[in-house]
Amino acid sequence: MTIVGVPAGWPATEEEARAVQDELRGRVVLHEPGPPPGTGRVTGVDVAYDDELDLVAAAAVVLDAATLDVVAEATAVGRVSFPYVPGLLAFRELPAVLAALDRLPVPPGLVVCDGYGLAHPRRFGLASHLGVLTDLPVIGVAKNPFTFTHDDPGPARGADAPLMAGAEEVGRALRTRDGVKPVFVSVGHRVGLPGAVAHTLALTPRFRLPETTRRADALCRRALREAARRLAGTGGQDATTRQAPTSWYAES
DNA sequence: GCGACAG
DNA sequence: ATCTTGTCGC
Repeated sequence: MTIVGVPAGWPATEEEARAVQDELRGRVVLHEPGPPPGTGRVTGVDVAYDDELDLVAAAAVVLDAATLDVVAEATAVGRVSFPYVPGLLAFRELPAVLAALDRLPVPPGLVVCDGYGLAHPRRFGLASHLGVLTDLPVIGVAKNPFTFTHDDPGPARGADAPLMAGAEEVGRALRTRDGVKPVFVSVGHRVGLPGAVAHTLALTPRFRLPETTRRADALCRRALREAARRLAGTGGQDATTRQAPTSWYAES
């Protein structure tokens, strides 16, 4: 088993991490229409943790956007690279996510993150950060409103309400199932807010959360279980480590 | 200053 | 995120 290392130059302190966000923020593309929903491929990414073993497992699951059938999937297991700090989630999740994306046998198309993009204290959440590093179209779909506020959307699937940071709209609270708690959609990179909402609805024909997120969540949990089991079985003695790649999708 | 806070 | 049994419903 390979355990992915932390990329060279990855921030080690909160101070450095915030500086990275301030520097990369300007590269986000906010207003492209993005790919039409229901066409091409859509990839979900998610991460699971075992703090005891200091393990993080990421999964990337590629779906056919029209049928939502699984086309390809990949996982990566690594060491935890950053503590959980609200506003700095990307530094904890991205190394493993990038390694999983790097292992996919096909281009991912649109990427759906479990978390926020523009809706972020410095307007540079996980989904935007992933987009800037890969230049892929990315959206964020979160399960909680974080620090943001919103009016209650109507009760029907498809109803939405602006997600507000003070007087600024940073996303939408979107009802994906009748009478069920909304999800929280925000722009990541190269897909505008209307497109992000449309993609989220296309990915939720049956459940509250996007199929992409559900598939990636199940897969990263399984990858974490298997990694933990293998480490226990070998006393952790045969684990190899390597440097994570540093130029993922630099050319696409 | 204190609490809250995506995952 | 994760800790955790049964239970109600399609």
